[in-house]
Amino acid sequence: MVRITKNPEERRTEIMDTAQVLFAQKGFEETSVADIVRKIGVAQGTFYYHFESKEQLLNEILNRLVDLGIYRIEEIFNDQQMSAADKIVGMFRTFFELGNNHGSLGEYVHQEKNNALHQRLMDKSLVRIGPMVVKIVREGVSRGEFNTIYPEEVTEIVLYGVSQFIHHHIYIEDKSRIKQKIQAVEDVMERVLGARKWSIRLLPLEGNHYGETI
Amino acid sequence: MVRITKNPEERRTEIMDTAQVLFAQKGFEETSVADIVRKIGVAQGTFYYHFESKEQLLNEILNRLVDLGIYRIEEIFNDQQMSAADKIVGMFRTFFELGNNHGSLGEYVHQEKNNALHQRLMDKSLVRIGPMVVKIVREGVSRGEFNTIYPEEVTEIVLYGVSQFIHHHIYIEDKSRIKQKIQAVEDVMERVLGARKWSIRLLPLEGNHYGETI
Amino acid sequence: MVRITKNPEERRTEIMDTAQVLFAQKGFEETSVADIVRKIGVAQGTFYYHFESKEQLLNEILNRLVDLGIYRIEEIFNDQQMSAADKIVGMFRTFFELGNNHGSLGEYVHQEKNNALHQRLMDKSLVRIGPMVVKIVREGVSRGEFNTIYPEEVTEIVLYGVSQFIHHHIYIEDKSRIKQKIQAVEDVMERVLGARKWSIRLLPLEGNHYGETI
Amino acid sequence: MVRITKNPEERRTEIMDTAQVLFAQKGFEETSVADIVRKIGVAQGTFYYHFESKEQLLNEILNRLVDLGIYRIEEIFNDQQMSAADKIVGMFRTFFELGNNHGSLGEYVHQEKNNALHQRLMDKSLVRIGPMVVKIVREGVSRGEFNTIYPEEVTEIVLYGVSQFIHHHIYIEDKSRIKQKIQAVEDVMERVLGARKWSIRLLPLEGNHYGETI
DNA sequence: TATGAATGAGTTTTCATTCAT
DNA sequence: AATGAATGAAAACTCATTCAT
Repeated sequence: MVRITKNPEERRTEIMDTAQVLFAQKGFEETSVADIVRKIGVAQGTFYYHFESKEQLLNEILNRLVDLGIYRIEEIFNDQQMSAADKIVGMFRTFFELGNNHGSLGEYVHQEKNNALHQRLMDKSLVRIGPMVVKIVREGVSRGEFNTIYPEEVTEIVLYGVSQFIHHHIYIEDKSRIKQKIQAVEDVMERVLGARKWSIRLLPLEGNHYGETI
Repeated sequence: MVRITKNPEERRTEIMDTAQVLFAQKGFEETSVADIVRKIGVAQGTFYYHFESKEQLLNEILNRLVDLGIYRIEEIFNDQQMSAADKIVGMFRTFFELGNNHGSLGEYVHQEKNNALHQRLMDKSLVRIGPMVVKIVREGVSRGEFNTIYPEEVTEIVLYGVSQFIHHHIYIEDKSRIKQKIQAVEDVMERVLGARKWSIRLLPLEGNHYGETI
Repeated sequence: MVRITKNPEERRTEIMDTAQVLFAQKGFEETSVADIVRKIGVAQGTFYYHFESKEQLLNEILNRLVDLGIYRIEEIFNDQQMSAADKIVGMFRTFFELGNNHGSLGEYVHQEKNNALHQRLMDKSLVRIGPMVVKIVREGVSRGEFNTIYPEEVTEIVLYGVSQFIHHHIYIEDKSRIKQKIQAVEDVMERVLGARKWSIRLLPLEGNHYGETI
Repeated sequence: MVRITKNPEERRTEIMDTAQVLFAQKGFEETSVADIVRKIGVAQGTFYYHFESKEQLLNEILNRLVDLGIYRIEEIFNDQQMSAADKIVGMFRTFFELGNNHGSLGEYVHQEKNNALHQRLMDKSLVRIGPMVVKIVREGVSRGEFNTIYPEEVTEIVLYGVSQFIHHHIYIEDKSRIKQKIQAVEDVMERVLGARKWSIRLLPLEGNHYGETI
């Protein structure tokens, strides 16, 4: 085979991108290292030159995804103009999208196969994003925008609940019912945070800000 | 090897019990059929005499678990005396316990490995238990006990969110903080359902009604 | 299960009949002892009470089939009225039918799967039927009906060749071409045996004298 | 274990050669992939790196064998000098040898086990070689060398019959009787094709042109 | 005679990982 | 940096046969 040398960073990225797509399509266990390298057109050994193991590759992919989300959330977090409610909504949106954007992959995605990955991604996200959301909630409480004495717990419950909820419905449901679901999500958030009726809308959620993700 | 014959019912139960423990300890993928039969002391073939596949075994275990929960939930469901709030709380408790009781296994449980199983169990439960909870919510709404226009959505979100929340905290947390978490859960439920302050308590949640479960 | 006791002969026959059908449908290797007993509705152990092994069962089935053919061939053999040519034709017919009558099974038969069985049956048949055919050939030669100096060899070659030929064509071919094939077979036999043009016809070959056979 | 790397072509050939010998000795079903790799001294995985399955390996071996025969038959087929009778005899020889050369393996060969393989090989051969033989027969007929109105049928019957005949006798028979058998085969062919007495001889047939084959 | 649960050796196949080049 | 042949330890599953009842 022709031997194409790339700089490590580039090769690593190529492998991660390819693997991410395959993991999303077929699931992690069901994707073999051979699948990944075959699709790229490099040798099996090349993979192990760049990554310690398939497991570590997954971790890096997951972290990269979380970082991407974090980046956007930090922007929101640091925005001085936004109300707490605005921020919360923005963060939630980012969080959902992180776990639910399959973009053009949508059709192949095997719900079953991906539950585990979705789960892992959510867990990782929670650890890093959760605290930021909690901070906003606290901020909102102190500003009188929100009203809750369980900011951490509430954040976590809603983050999980909503994320799962969306994960389960976003592709199955006919579009007409999606609106109602999103309104329900808003309603839940408002009530749980003790916010006034929001003017901000979660809609539309269809945009894909991450490219093909898990 | 000495050949010990049991009636199928008994042997199947033995295999299911043993497997359930192993799945909880090491995870499903990580437990081989060989592990299961070795622990029982029967031949590999015995397993396949009683179960079609490892996958089917898992399904049966999961169904058994769900059935166990269903049974208790039906009791609540059919109770004429309880208020909607009482019923909801009772159902939630059962639902949590279903997914979170590891009893004496608690210490070995490999959180990571079990996420997938927990997930599957929750999904199965939702399908069967969810509709009952929704009915109660609707009943509560019509009685004026609750106030929500999204009974289905709210039920699902909270069921997932709370279940995950508990799954993640019940063993890690020091006991002193558990109380606060449960209160938070109650608070979330009240608000989301639009209920008045409940007098019913979720506490205590520690009891194990199912034996060693996933 | 209800325990139905039959006299051994009857039970053996039942097992052989059932197995014969299954072997014809799915092939020998592909039919498990479990398949056989399931179809009859007896226990696994019952099989081994009556037969030493699956292999031995096959042998008995094959022998039974050959015996059936032998019986008919002996009639021909001992017929004082028939010419050698008549006898040969009659014997060939019996031999073909032995290996090629699947009767109503025709449609399921997996050519591939059954080659091995057909082969074995032919071999067994040759050993027992071959010598009788050879005798007739010799008789024909001495009577001046036939003309060959290789009666044994010729018998064997033609028996094999024709049997295979028919095995390969009898179900695939459209009926219109079968006539030509049979005429070709006759032609081959006449020439090889050095017979005059026969007045006897192999046609029709479709009759099934054995029931469902291999 | 010491790791010896070979180029795929070489390794594949090594595996095919080894498997061919084992299949011939013990039969296909009775030879496990483990047997093959053990004999070569490579890992189980090496086998599956080079072949998709044991079944596919057999196919490749069979095809290789047929190709070998085809190659020689094409030479004959395209020879402008030879008479039709010469060609037929040459082709038959090749065809026999293809199916019957076990070379030095002769002694181990388990007749029983190999019937199925021989069968498969013959079938494959017939499909590819048969048509060439038929063409020659037709050519012979139009040249007035042969005389038959069933060129296809006759070819097939004789090809099968003779091949089986030889398969069954070549190793069992004492050499002294082989000559007679071959003369019988010639006689059958002459008669069936309606040829004049041939001057060409099938003898000698003992030469092994293929090495150890099935 | 019959039952049917149990046996256990054996099979093919997969795949993450290694390593000589 | 890259190659790709080789590794080898699993794994799930099959099935003819056995045997206590």
